Amino acid sequence: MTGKAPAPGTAPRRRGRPRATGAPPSADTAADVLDAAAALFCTEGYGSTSTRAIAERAGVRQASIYHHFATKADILHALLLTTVRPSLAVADALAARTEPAAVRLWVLCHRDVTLLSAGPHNLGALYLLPEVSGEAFAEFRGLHRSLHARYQELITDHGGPVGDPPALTGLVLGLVESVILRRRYGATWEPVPDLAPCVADAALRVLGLSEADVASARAGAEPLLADVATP
Amino acid sequence: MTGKAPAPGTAPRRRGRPRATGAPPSADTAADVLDAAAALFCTEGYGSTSTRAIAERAGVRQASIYHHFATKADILHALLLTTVRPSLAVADALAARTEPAAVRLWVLCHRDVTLLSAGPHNLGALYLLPEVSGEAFAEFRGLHRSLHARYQELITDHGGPVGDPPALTGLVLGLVESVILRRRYGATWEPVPDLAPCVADAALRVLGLSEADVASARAGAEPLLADVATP
DNA sequence: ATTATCTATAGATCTATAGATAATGC
DNA sequence: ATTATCTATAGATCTATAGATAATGC
Repeated sequence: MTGKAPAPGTAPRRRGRPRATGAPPSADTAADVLDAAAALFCTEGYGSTSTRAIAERAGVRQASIYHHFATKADILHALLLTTVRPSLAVADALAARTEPAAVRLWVLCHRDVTLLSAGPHNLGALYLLPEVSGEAFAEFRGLHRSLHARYQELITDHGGPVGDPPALTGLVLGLVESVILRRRYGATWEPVPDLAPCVADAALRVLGLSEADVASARAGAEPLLADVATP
Repeated sequence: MTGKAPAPGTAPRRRGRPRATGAPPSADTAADVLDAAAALFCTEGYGSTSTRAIAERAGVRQASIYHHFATKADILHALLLTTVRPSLAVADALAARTEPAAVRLWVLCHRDVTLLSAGPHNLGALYLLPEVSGEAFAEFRGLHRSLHARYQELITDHGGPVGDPPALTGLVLGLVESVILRRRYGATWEPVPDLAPCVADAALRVLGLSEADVASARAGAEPLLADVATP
């Protein structure tokens, strides 16, 4: 996904037959394909993106994709896994901590918003594709359910007075995932400088925390934030 | 979209050539096509749904679709318009009222959640399709921007102490739109009996209202709710 | 020998159009 | 005559495979 960078100037002689597309040879064609597919799946949709379009953007011929991926669905699945795994790693790290649940939830929201905002493509949008309901993506959906469960555990542990955890979990995830549509329609929606803390604050407000409690959780989260940085 | 219902038993002799599919003749084939397309676009995606699949579900031959719609994109556009127009009608009705902004925002959220939860198909999911960014759907996007602006006006008018309106508007819409994914993955997410008031409450909490203010806005919204019922 | 690409293509679509047909309306 | 459907198909795809080819590795 980081792609390219074959040390400019030097010819990075690689193993197989050279590319015919005029594109410079690449250190990692699979990464080029993933990068191209990410851009197209996010903006055009899965069913509306052809393997030919992916190949063209990646700088290879259409058939060359199949040396690296068995099917088109495998490409999307690989992308989906790269998005959910870092989130789940953060959630796991937080589950082992002893800070109050409100503090840990604040950190989880903050990091997920940061992950969704980062990178050259709006990868979170992949989760919104209807095709993800299909058979080929069951493993991803399982991991995403785990992430959902981690949110719900923190919300349950907090034990606030407002609403029941299943309902609140959906709302908190809605806040976090709002970042995806904000980014997609970035031209109309105004950019927010400190989006991640803003969303994390909002999540605690949805749980019914007072402004004082929100401020205190936020203060408590500051040191934790560095500890659960994604590797 | 309501579809079918040709008075069971009676043969509802209609104008043109009879259907060859064995399906019963319909009073409104365009509605049958929209209904079939809605189900498929929401669950399979736009690019992954063929006009043949739509026709099969609607009970007509593939080519017959084109007597009612010029292109496949026209079908999706018609569906998108039927989803955003009722929301915009509610927002317009609320803009003319004199109740406090918090009360009107509560009502707007409540009604939008109700609209998203109603009907046999998860039509809100159509808004999440990446293909909606395309040229063919510019009119819909304009209407949706208007709706977004209505939310932002109410949030600005409320003038709470927490955060700036553009950021908060995205978060409130995220809460409302969370209903779409809740409904899509309904098996995993537990159902919430009073989802609409729950989401409306949460929207006001995100704006920083105290529990007392939320309760008061909710009480003030009760009578308004009936007045802005969708026609 | 191994690897990664290529060319070429099979076979199955897919959207949209052309023109025939089977009903009702007048 | 008008309408709504049908059959048939053009022409453009699209995914995936088969097998050739051009590089490096040993």
